[in-house]
Amino acid sequence: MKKPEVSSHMEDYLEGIYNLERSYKVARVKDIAGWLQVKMPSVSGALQTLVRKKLIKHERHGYVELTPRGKIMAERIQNKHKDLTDFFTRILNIPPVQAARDACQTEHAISPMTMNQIRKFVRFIDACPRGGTEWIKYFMAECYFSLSAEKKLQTDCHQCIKQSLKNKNNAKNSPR
Amino acid sequence: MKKPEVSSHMEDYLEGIYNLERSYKVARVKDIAGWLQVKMPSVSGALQTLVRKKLIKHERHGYVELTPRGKIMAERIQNKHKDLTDFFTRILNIPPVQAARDACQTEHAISPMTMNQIRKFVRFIDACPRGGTEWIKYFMAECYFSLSAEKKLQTDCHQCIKQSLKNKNNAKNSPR
DNA sequence: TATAATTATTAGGAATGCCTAACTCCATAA
DNA sequence: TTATGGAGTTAGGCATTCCTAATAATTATA
Repeated sequence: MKKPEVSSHMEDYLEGIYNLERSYKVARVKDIAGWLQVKMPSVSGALQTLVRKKLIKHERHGYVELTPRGKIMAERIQNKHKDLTDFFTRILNIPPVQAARDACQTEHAISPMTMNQIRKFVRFIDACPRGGTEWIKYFMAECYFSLSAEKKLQTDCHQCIKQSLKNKNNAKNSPR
Repeated sequence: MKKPEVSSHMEDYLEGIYNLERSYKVARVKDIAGWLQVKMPSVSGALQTLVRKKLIKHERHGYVELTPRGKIMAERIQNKHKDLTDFFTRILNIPPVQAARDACQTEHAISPMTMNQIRKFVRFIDACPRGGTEWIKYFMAECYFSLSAEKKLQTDCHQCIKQSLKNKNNAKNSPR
């Protein structure tokens, strides 16, 4: 069990810096503090750690810049964040604000393997004619009825499956 | 954003104590240390915190016992663990050991709302004739082919959908 | 029962990561 | 050009959570 190269807190800093660089071209201590909801001295401290790990460049009173290694790491985290948010909102139907909060926490907890399976699974649902947005709508409807433990579905499955067959035929030769 | 009543570390201790109580009737410091892979003094310290929070009963050199409140909390965490493991292994096809590791981390990171949607989603997949184990098998097959970005499915969708229609008919009046 | 082995606790310390208060640096405005 | 206000840093502290070493209590064994 090898311990991770950076802590989840440092991952948050990297991710924040990455987002600020994208939004404002440069990342400043004050903005990082605002982004992560911490005070400036906490940022100063964290930046020292990240400089030591060669993940950012930062000279006194200057801007903060991700090194190539830092950027790769930040992108990886950011991608997790994005894909988890996508899964939570589109598939699980979680409200965006909550989905973002959950993604923010979960992105540090989930292994690359499981993250990749989630990505594949979302793509599979999108691509499979038995899945798709229309199928997810049934899920949402079932949620509304608060899926009982006995797993009795409220929806008319027969109708639903025939529909998905029809969709498949219509979709022939028309890539999404 | 209210801060949680107990930290993720304390949740781990509660969960460990809960599991040991179930396996061996009682939880001892040494076994808790073994379970959580920490040294005994760390356990002693943690127990003091949990006693202070009235989540366990523990007198010097005695056994550790969950209070009713502690037990409720431990059960909630344990349920998250179980349901996440179920999702990871059965739906995402993650090997059990890795699934357990991921569940262990994720259970502290995920909100009750999202956790519940995952539970409902798994039940929906199990119950929906367009989902089910057979559908998941297709997902596994697609994983084997390493689902491409263009979302082209390898499987014969037409055949697959017809099969799910047939399954639905067979399943009529025969609850699982 | 007395000694040995095991189990548990305390003491003390290190690493993280946050904070407030006080200081320094720097850009702008008078 | 100098005074001022905002941005950034440093110093010092607190909480969490882990550790090792030393001590104490309990249980098992001879």
